[in-house]
Amino acid sequence: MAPANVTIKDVAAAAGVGVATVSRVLSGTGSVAPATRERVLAVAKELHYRPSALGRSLKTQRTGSVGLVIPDVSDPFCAEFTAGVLACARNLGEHVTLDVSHDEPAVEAEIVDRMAEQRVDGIIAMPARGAPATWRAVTRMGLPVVFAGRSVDELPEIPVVLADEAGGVRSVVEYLVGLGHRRIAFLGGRAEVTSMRLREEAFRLTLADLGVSVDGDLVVRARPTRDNAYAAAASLFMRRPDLTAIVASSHQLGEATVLAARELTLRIPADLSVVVIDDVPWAELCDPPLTVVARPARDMGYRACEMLLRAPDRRENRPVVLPTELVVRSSCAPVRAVRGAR
Amino acid sequence: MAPANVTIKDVAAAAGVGVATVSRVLSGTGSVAPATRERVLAVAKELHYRPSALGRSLKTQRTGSVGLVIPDVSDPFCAEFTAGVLACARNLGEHVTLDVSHDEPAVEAEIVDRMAEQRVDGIIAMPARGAPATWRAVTRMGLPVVFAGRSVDELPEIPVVLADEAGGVRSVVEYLVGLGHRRIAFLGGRAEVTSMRLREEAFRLTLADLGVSVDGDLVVRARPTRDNAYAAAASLFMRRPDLTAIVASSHQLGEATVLAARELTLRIPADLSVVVIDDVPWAELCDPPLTVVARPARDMGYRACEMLLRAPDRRENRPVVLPTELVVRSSCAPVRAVRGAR
DNA sequence: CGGTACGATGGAATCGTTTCCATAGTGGAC
DNA sequence: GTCCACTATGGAAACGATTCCATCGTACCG
Repeated sequence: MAPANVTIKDVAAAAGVGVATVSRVLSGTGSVAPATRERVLAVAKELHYRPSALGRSLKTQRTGSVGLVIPDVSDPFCAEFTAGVLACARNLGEHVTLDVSHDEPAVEAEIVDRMAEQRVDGIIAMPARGAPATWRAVTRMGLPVVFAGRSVDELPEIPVVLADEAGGVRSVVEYLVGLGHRRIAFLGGRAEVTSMRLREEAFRLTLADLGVSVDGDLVVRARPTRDNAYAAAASLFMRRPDLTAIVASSHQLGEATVLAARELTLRIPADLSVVVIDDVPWAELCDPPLTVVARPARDMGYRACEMLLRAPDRRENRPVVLPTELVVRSSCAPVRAVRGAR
Repeated sequence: MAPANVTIKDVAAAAGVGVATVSRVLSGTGSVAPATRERVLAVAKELHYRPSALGRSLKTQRTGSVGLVIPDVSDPFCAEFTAGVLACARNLGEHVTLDVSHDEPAVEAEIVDRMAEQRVDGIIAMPARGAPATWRAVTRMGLPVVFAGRSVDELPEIPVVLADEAGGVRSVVEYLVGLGHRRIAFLGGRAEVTSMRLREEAFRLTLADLGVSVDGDLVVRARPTRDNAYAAAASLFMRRPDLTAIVASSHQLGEATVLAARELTLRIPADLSVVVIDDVPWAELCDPPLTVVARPARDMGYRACEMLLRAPDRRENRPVVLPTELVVRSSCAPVRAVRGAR
């Protein structure tokens, strides 16, 4: 009734054949007499035989599983990215082992070590800063790795899938300037995070390109905690009531921006145009719906997985950059003459 | 420099000891002379030895991994639930293999079969309806399973972690009735989904208990697609302009409710009090912030994982029900005399 | 009719661990 | 001085698959 573990030997014995024959039948390789094949299949079903992936993997040296390391499942971008990885993995017949690093290098190292012991076929990661040693160790043992969303400067040899952060910011700034805005604030994240730095740089650069002088006072940075971001946004609004638009550099900072504006009864977009980088579901639900720069989270996951599993030999040496999209909704308006005037 | 795979034999040879000794040193069992231990450790580090979990698992018959099957990673509830599972798994030294079923029984069956082959130590699932056969097959082979968020009537023997749906709805209804509402609508989901049915039943029951007659016309059902939900909400508002409050039975339905109300320029909470079942980040960001019933997603995940791994022998036969919480924010107001009057 | 080629099959080695069991050495108790 | 108990150690047998290689018919060709 409840046979603990039925192995290939049991099947072979019950069918009166050798284990090699059973293996051939089940894996479809080699040639087997039709009658034998039927019998083996019948017996296997009868006994509820499930081949053990452990035995197989030990022999074949492939586990059919990929490791995925992200900072946080609850983050909508990470979740969507994960969905993409899962979709691709399924198509390619792999399964996914997931773990979260909370962006702590020590935790990340532990996870990656474990995955290496687990002999995953490869690892996809949004790497935390500051732990190149672990990654070096793991690639040295021949384990394929693909980074996504962030690159690590110390590890240029690891293939990476990125979003076109700079392009996204550029289109935002062009859009806002086109609406007549000149005093545009930028609420950024910590400069140590590559993508944050990229966004800020693109902001300054584009403004300069458009001949709008960059007011350093309008570029502020905040840690992505709720309180810190809120405080940064609120103090910016108090200090510079003359600003007409703001670019929030992450969805957390976007939340803070909207909340702070609401608290100070700044009307969006009448008093203040707002753009958030990263699309999240609530951006559309917000009143008014928020104009955002959307990164193709799902595609990035799919693509990263594909890069990992297909042709791990001929790696892309240059980052694969996927386009971002400026999703125009209703949080930006042309600057009003009275405010926009010098 | 780049040794493909260094095994325990290589370490043993290099250290001039037997493989058994190396195993003892690395696993910390048995007794080993301190000098030998040092030497083995040194050699192992030198060679970058990583024990293969495959070999170990094959021998010990434990993989140290748990399978997690959810309908959709992008859903905030599922994501938070997953975070709880990951947290518990890490504490207990396990890792997690994740896959998504999209609530399709066929996909679910495929995933579960695969996990069984993979010899996971146990499976946590938010089961799709209508595939008890797979679960039966898998439990029969001795694989522990814990359900979460939903129970399957046909499988009462499988332990399950639930949220107190009924209690949550009850407190909502009491709250609304306490504010003077009498014409309260209920926007529910498909009746085949257990939790949806539970919520609707609790709604009717509580109303009856409080002596408020249930207006069948105010209880509507929608599929959780965006359009369908929106249409249901909008047509309800058009048909019954006299209703003063609405309970949306899922976060998707909540979105639709808010959107439809906004479209029809119903002011929340002045014209309409709204409660949503399930807390999602944007509920707090909404204007006004939404009063919701929060399920303890993270705790549910943690608890499910704990149940799975701790004492799989003495199972809870009755569902573990975790409390829900009525989070009062600003989307409900006392009914105004002019509208509340009969 | 002999040789050959091929289809069908089973035995056995292998993958990398853990762990049981046997053995050798050693110090102490009698 | 014997013997015992105990520590330290290595050999070898699993665990459950895959796969190479050898074997055995048999049909076909010359």
